[in-house]
Amino acid sequence: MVAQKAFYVTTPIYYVNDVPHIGHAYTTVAGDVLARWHRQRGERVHFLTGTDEHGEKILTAAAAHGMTPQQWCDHMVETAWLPMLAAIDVANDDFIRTTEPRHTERVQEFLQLLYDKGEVYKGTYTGPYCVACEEFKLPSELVDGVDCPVHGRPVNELSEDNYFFRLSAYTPRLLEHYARHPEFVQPESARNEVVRFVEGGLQDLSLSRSTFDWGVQVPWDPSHVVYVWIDALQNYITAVGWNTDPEQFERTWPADVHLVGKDILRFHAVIWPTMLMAAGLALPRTVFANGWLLVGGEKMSKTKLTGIPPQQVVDHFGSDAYRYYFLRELSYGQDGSFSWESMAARYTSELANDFGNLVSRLAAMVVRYRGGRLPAPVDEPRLSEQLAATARVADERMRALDFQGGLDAVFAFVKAVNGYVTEQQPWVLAKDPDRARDLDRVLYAAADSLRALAVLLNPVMPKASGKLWASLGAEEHLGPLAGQLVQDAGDWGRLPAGATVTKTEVLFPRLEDSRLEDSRLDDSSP
RNA sequence: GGCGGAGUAGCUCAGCCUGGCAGAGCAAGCGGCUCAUAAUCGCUGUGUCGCCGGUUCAAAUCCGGCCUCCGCUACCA
Repeated sequence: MVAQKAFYVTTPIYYVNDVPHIGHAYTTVAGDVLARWHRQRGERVHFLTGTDEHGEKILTAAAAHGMTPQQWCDHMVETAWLPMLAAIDVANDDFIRTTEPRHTERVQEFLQLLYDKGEVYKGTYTGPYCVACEEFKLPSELVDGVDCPVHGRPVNELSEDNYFFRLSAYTPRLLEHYARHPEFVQPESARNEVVRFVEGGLQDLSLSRSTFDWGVQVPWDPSHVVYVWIDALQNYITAVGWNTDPEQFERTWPADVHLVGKDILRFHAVIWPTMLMAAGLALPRTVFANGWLLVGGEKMSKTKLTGIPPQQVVDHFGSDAYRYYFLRELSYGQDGSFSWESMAARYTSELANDFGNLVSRLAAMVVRYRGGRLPAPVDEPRLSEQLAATARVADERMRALDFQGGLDAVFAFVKAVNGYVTEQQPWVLAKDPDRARDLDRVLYAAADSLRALAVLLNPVMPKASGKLWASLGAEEHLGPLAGQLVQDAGDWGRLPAGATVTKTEVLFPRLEDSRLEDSRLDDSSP
């Protein structure tokens, strides 16, 4: 029997010349939530993230800190990137570093394969070169199209021998693929940009460098190293056993979703698929580009002190709120704004007042009125019907990477449960012994609604959802929260009679403004 | 310059494809309630839908032009 194909989701591998900001963490959270959601659908899932560690900029950054490139990469991974994953509570299945032998060896094999197939030829790259910098410049970064941006003097045209990949030959096949698989590049705006670009025609791609040596050696010519992007893109297959573990590769590749920022869309939607075509491998199903994270209306920038470290936000609001906020506030695929004010507003209104407080009031009433023992299941169509619809919509939206739409639906249900409790007035029912059955019904309906909310919110807010699961005494009867299927979440009445409900710590304590101010002050410190 | 995205309530945005009384949340105001984290529930106001013109019985929506902001325009990642 063939093992079930895994749902394979990737983030970009992050370049370690610098520390993470909230934009990196945003993409990573999206991948983690998508992975957790599919795990809770009972699917086998493989969630990959990692770091990109080659290229000239790493050399420069390492030298500036008096380290070898490898020391620098190790240092950045240990002190910045792995801690970022921990801070935002990411449960990745693997973490690949492009300096690992499992990657570099496969990259050489991949290149040799392309070379043997005749997809690579030796040519000459001619471009603007600054003698003072001792490096090639990009035409787009030249001042007035002629001057080096660093030295302010004219650059020279210089040529070097490079190996080229026959990218241009794939133009028709790429266009055909876009046409036949409209889901290949998402959202639609990103797809349009890519299609337009390719329709304009492609040039062959220079895939080696000989002016520096921090990279994977070209197997047939040790004087060249592989262009860092060619190396980096392959992480998606080298990490899952390509050319070394056929069984793992078979059950994982192709990727279901490559999450990328729109700045690196072209590499993933144009270069990567042609490399795979050339090698005779299957293409990923979807490359999904998210937008810019704007701070103060501008793209984040370190020089403008808008490159906010995720840790700083997590320190104030916690990892659950971090994960919730970015997915709920932003429309995935579009540009969106981050501000402390809007995050504080959503935290207070939606997490503390609506959701957290609902948990508190229900637990308090079951404890006070029923000694913490949950009454017997009874249908309450007013909630059960909306719950079923909510679970259905949430599943559909989350799987389509419409995290905002999914959370919208779930929190509309939170509001409905709050309204139900308020209107049913269980505190009034509790004073009248003749209405004990009505009170039981209301308490049960609210509790089972919370049971479903714990399941549906677990992929997004695992810590709070775990506390809620414990508060409901659900694990004893239903098993661990992570094992609850989202497809079953909308089924009414799963929480059994007699479950032990206890008051727990407040899920989302109200935060004082003064703490917010402190946090903002930190933002401007070095 | 070329290509693409955006401009709607104080704020964040949906609606536009497929024309039919301008919407949601937040914030603000009023009322209710007391289980709960000063919380929850209900009610209430707000608009040159960027500008000009066209088509139409009817335009936020379709067409033409213009203004503003943003992104891409490839081998830095």
